[in-house]
Amino acid sequence: MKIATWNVNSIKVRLDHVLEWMDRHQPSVLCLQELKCETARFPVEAFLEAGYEPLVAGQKAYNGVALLGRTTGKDVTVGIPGFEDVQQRAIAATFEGVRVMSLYCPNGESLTSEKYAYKLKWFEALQHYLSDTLKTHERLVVAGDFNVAPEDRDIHDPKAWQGEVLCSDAERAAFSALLDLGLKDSFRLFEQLEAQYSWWHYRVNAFKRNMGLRIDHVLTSQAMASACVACSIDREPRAKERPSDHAPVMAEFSGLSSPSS
DNA sequence: ATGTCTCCTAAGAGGAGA
Repeated sequence: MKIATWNVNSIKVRLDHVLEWMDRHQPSVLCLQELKCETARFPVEAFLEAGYEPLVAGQKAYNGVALLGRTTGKDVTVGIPGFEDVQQRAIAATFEGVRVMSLYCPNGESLTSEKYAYKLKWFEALQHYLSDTLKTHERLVVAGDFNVAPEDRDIHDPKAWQGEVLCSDAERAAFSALLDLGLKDSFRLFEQLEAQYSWWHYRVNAFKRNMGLRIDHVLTSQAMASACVACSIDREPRAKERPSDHAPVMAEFSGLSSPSS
């Protein structure tokens, strides 16, 4: 079973990239973020033709998340239960006995912004949600754009970024609190090359100079971490013409017994 | 390096968000 995440920065603009990537890599589930597309306008047919069933929580212009499954996702949950939010940032469903979540965590803008306060509140609500989810789902995969670079090695220039949004102490503590629930950062389960990032600014030739941050993650419950055999970031789509500013991240799982009932 | 990309409103650029 392969579970991937990709912030596509507009599904309309990136549809061809996404279809091509899915054809090549055959994920069991692809979690998408930043659809920038109303649910009713999501290109459902194109994915059905490609053999994937879309579950979509979209809105006009901003945000928006989706799950694209080879199989039908069950028990769909949109948003964070109990957390009122007009911004579409979370969707979850169960595929082949595995609970999969696609998250677009708030960016925060800057440490003094109201959006930053919202980001921290959102993470607090997420922590409670994941805590509850783990009680009922031993097999959980939480994938998405977390907008947090967890450690200095996840930043091309840690000194330049120190204390900035995406890597401030409070944001890292919020991310760390998710790991404290028992979730694992699947990328770090394996030996990786240095300077591996999932996002590069569109400006200043950031991708070519590998001036990036690792802010897109696949978190796994203990049971899924035990079955995880690989996790990698695919830089290839970021090198294409008219790319998303993010690269897809994919984790592979093996040896999972078939789900009970 | 107020740089780039995508969206919106609204009828031509400019602002929001990242």
